[in-house]
Amino acid sequence: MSFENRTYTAEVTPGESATIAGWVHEVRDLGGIAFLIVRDKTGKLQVKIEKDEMDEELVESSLDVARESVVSFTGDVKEEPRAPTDVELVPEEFELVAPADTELPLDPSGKVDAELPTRLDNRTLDLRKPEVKAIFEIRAEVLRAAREYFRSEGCTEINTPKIVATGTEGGTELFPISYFGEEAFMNQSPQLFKQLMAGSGLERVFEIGPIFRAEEHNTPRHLNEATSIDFEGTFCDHEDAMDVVEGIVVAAYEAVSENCEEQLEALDMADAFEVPEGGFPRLTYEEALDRINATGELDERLVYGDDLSTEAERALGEEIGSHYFIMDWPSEIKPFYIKDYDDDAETSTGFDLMHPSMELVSGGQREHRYDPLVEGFEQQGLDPDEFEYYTKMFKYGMPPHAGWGLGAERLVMTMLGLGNIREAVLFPRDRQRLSP
RNA sequence: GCCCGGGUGGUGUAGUGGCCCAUCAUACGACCCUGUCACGGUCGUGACGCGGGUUCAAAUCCCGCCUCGGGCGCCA
Repeated sequence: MSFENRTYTAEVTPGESATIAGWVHEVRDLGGIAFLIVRDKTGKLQVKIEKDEMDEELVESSLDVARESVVSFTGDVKEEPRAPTDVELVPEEFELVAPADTELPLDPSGKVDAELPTRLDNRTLDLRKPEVKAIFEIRAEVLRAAREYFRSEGCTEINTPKIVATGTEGGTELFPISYFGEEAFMNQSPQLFKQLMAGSGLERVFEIGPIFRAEEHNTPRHLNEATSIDFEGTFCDHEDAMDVVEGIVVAAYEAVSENCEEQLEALDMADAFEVPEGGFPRLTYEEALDRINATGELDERLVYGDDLSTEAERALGEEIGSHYFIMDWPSEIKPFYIKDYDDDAETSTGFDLMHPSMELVSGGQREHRYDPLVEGFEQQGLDPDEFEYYTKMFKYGMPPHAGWGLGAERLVMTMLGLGNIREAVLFPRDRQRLSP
């Protein structure tokens, strides 16, 4: 068995001999003639089996394969207007490379739908459907575009620990683990580490990596293990950080629009796909409240100091209809490590980037002054000593800096209009699912 | 964490007390078919999550368990 000369189905040349290898998508046996559709990464190719004119053993063995078996055919590629792709392969050799059971746990040909849990239990088969494969090819393109944009912004990619001794800000639930008998946790955010690295000589850093949240939520937009796209930059204020995230989001959409035509086609959204224009509206928290109240969608008017409920976010998203920022939040509803305005201690530099349907990003300018930072820990009821590894670096020249974290799955989900965030992760971790 | 709704052949479904030894599609098996492209045709195999209860009678009603999905809170 050798696949050195294997040709992808999309790359066969009429008039030449070729060896193709892939999965049996379907067998259509019409009696004297049969068609076998072979699928690979690039597409599908029809193999013609003429029973009277071909080697009996080849006919028999090739028509005996079950769907989704892996096969290889060698033969002449012929131009044929009656074939689905205008070419077909007339085989001389056949090999059953890896057989498949006849009963499949889901149908990759898409004739019968499967529910999400069934699909997630059988992801390998699920990704044989072009529209599912397309999601992950697009996800890869989004991450590639993000990396490229960060580099064009002079950022260095870093990797920080996911096993940590303490949480980031205390609030969210962490997954406890045992670290050689010592209590440890899965990190909920690279927040503290990326700040430490911005304050090193690297200055502008980014990280794309997993974050872990032990919240027992059960919604189509939450995961217990997610991928966070994080940025932190020195001598930046929150508005500079907003510029960067806006650039990333637009760059990701542009890259998908330019390089994933086939995938968008598979998702049936080639025509509907729109690259958002930059210059996302930047609403202050108070403007946001006013606009939400003006919609009349909520039973109760929001007042200053209220956090935005899911319902409120949706009403505002519908009203605005595009990505938008909410900034100038009341300090009390933003984390303590986000800096307040120097001339207004009641207002935080924290911001959120919203897609009309949900929150995508949260960020802000960080508190870089040692004393207010340590006070912040104390006010949160956290022991500053536990975070000494972090706070002490603020004693050795920590420049002003700002940054944000962007949920990669939410970016992909909102970009493609997926109904469930689990669609944007190969092997999602949620309240009910730990395997596969 | 609080609340709501589901679990029927491999897959997706119909069925809300007797019409159900359970519908349809697809898959699977057998046979027929020389241009299919969701190929077609004939026949066939295959299922009520688990345990208890109510009833003359339970897929259907009740209780418990298991399991899945969703809404809110919180967040990326």
